[in-house]
Amino acid sequence: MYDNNMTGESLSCQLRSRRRQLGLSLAEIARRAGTSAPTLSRYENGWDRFEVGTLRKLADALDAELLIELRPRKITRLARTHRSRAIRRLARLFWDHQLTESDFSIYPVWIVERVLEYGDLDDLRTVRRLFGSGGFIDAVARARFASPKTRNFWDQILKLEGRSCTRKFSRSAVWIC
Amino acid sequence: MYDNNMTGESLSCQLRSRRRQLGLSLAEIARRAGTSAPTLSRYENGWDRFEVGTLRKLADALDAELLIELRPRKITRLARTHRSRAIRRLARLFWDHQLTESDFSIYPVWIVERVLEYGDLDDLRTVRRLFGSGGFIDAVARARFASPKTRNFWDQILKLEGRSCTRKFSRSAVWIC
DNA sequence: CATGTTATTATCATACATGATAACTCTGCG
DNA sequence: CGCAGAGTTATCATGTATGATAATAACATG
Repeated sequence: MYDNNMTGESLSCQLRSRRRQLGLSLAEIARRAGTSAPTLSRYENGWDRFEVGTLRKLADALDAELLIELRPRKITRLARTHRSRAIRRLARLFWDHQLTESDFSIYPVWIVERVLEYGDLDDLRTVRRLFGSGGFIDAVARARFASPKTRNFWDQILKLEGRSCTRKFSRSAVWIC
Repeated sequence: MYDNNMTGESLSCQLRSRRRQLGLSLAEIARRAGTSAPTLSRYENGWDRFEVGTLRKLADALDAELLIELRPRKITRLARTHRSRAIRRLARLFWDHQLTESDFSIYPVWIVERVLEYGDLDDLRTVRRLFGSGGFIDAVARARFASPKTRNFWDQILKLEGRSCTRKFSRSAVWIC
């Protein structure tokens, strides 16, 4: 907290720190949260198996916002050479999105799906160079295809690489909830 | 996810988006997480009462990092005039910390505790002007004092304001876990 | 068309998070 | 010193998250 950076700190630490920032007692926060001081003491002293609902109540009692995020851990490595030029070239295939470089690292399957469906041969070469041969093949194997023809085509290519498409053609490859 | 900003999105949405980014089936992620596809489907379709342990398992299975953070919501309003000059003046009292303006908003009790103990009369006037009269008195009422004398002094002042110190003198006002 | 894959919904048994309560310790104050 | 406030640890009953399982629907393929 002295670093103004609480990310990664245990929940117990966060709960205690925030309560002390407010200068309030266990009993007061417990009252606000609809729990008990002994329970809150347990939470502040190392407990880590919370229900999210409990954390929500506690956050409210502590005048704080509960943020829960799944942050992608495995970032795909991109080739270094001509990276920004390659990405600029491919950007036209994503006319409906503001494409950033991190999209390539974080969403390789999505990128490859789009390029497979709308890109030309040079686009394919470009994205293959960006992801590397193995990374590219891996993403293709997992991609959903927008037409049976595309899928069949790539299935043949993948067979030459000793593996096949794991996904089918799909009419709606919807990514949002 | 098209905005590359998943903060604030429901957990269901985050789980589904991440799985689709990876191009994997419910069954595969469920296998990795040690759960079942019907359970995972339930989680992706609006369930929101998770245990943190469950989220941890799912994050691992999705090659993602689970971040849980309590972010202070109530930010104390600071007076606008002479703000940065006032903060610069008070910075010498925080010799052991790199003080930022947001510290004043987020940790008013801590700031006031430090000023009460080490500051002079002008410092007190400065911090009172920054927080406003009510905000200042509120923080004082909640502060832990480092000596009985300080506490007694301020208890008298607070009584003139119609309230009293809610905390005692304490030898160790430790803020970290 | 039959078959396989993927996803969804419902039901149920079990483990456990939660809060209430009791007992205890520590600190500060009059 | 006695008392009050704050915090800690243990115990227990209750509600519910979780995963297993069954059934069903939708979609794609040969």
